Amino acid sequence: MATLKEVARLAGVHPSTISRALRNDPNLRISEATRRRILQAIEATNYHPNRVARSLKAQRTHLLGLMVPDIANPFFAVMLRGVEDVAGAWGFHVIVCNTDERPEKAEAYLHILMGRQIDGMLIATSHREDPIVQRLWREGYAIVLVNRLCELAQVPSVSLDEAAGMRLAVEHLLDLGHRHIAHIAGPPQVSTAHQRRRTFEEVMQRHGLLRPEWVVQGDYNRQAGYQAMRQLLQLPERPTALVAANDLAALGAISAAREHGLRVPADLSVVGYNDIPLAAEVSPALTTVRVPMSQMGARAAELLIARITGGAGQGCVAERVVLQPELVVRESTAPPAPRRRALAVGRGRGHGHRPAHARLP
Amino acid sequence: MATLKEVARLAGVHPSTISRALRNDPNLRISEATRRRILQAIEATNYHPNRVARSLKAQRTHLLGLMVPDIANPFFAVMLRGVEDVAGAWGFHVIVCNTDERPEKAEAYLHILMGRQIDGMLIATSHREDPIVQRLWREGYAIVLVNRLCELAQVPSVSLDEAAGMRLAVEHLLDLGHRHIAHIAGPPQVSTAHQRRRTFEEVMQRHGLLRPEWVVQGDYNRQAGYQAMRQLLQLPERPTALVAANDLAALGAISAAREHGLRVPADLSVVGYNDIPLAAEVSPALTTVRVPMSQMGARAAELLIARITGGAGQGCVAERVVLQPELVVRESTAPPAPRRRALAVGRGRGHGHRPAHARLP
DNA sequence: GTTGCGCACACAAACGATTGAGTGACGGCC
DNA sequence: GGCCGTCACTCAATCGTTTGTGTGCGCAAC
Repeated sequence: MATLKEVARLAGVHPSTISRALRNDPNLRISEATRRRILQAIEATNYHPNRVARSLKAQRTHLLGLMVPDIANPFFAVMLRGVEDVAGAWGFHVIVCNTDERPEKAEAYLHILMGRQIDGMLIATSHREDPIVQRLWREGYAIVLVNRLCELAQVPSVSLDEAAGMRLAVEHLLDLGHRHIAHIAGPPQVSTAHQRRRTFEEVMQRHGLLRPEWVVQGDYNRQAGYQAMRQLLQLPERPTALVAANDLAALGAISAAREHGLRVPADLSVVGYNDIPLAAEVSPALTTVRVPMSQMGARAAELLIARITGGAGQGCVAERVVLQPELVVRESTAPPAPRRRALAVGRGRGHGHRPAHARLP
Repeated sequence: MATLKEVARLAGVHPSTISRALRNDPNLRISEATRRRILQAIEATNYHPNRVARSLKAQRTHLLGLMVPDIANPFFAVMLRGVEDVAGAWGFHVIVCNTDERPEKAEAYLHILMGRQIDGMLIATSHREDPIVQRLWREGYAIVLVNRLCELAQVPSVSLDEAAGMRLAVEHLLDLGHRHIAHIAGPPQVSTAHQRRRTFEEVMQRHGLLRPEWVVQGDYNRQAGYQAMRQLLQLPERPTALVAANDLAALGAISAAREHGLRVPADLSVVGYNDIPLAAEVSPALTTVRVPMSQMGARAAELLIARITGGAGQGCVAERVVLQPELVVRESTAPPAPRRRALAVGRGRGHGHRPAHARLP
């Protein structure tokens, strides 16, 4: 690929002149004649500025990092798409890091990316008390948290109004007439799961309906939902409705309920969270709280880029954007069965019509 | 961040000494004493080599491009994960480009990435006659095609044995007893779709079962599958089984069939292609040809990195890896209904039990 | 006729690391 | 004792751009 020097020789000018011509340097006027010669030479050599050299000089790589648990998870893939679109429009590019929820992987990636002189970092892996996030923020790196918040530092972030989301879910079930509602909670060290659980407990408490044994610890995956549901089903009295930590946990819970002979939504209403693409396709289609993943990524990228390119003006305030969720009502929720005081249903009443769902994930 | 010069001053040696110490330069032996001083100074300043500067000097950025239609599509997200894992292990990083199947976006990205001096490119967007791929290859860029092949040039690639995949699908249906099999084809300009269609026609021809009107043009998305199925249902005689271009098209086809009052698999068996995560979760769970997406990405990354780092030894041969597919039998296929010569089923016989599926995607 | 001042460019020093080519000092050998 | 060779480094050029500081030239003013 041609360099500035060669183009300069061809155009009969000094390299610096071309550089200034290209970026329209205000304190240097260039005659029409040389400008034309320069453009011709650039055309002839198919010159494109070497961004590595430019980065070295300008101390700006236009490279962003995006830290996610696993990019194969559609939730984060859609987020990446949002990030990519905004970044690309601003001349930035994104390097993805999969941490698999392991702090040591995050730490390792961090050093590598710092060595690469990235301009900023989007973090979607934060824990509520994440020492890495805290350290980065204290050391003055440009970071923006996405979706998951960190309680140790007032870091700029784009997140969801989780309280509103959980209220939508619970109130939907209350409106349907449910009074016996359970919650399968997500990982407690993650802010989203924590807030969802706390809000669930608050709202239920306020209505005098909270039953501590109906809030069980789960995780953000299918298997955990399955296990948690089995736990719920062993209780003497069982709920008529359930809010799961996320859609995958909801699917696992539905599997367990079906194995136990329960029909969804006739015997058990289930509300998911996130509205992943799968949610609309399973049977019954999941009623769920929609999280605008793509928009979240896009807004976060905007925030980060503004922080990087923007002057010192707003550099000190940690902007925190909160997006609003939306309830998507589908088929997995219905009014409770007329027989109040639902008793534990006997086992072996059949497997429902979809044996495949009985498989463990 | 500390630079080599500062570390050198602290350690009392010349910067170049540190550089050589770090990369164990063979033609320079370093005394234990200075080595210790150097390591201490590095520790003290928390020095990490600036990869931008190194890239400029070494003419190697350790950056790879990955061109996909849309990273939000789980197929490509999983592929990216495979790429990322291998790349990371070799000290490479990946920049993702979403082309949305638009050549002008691909072209634009290309120039940007060339300016960034990326070391190589993974291309998952190739068309059968892709001028961009041809040009890149002719100009000597390090590229590897993933999944989709280009017929204009003998480019290194990692792809699937599509013929084997389609044979698995058709023979599975034949084994079940089907003789009336249709195919919804994918975009003809894409090699995978083209090969699937050609193999379908060959195999059916060989068995004397090919009916040209039962091979309809579709696309790799749900809506196209829906439309194509409606087309099939308007024919005087309808097939008892169907192989779709991919899983999404299969889902669309199932929707259309259901609207028409057909049950899957009782009245119509459907085989998908790809085995996306959704395939196992829908109802009925899709019988489908599994494409090892993650492995595909991983192998492609290995090939590309070998080509970049490897010497000129194997630089000239275009290695072409072909992976084998696997048939995953689930619930969407069954023997044909006993009544031979199936006639068009009357409309309005009900919508099946899942109205949601009737929605267009 | 010298000074002053724009104009339109050239020069050269960075940015931070790598690397081929030195360069003193020391030791061994004849 | 002079010479060569090794050891353990240092020097300086280089990668391709950017940018602050010249610099010659023409023109106008006094």
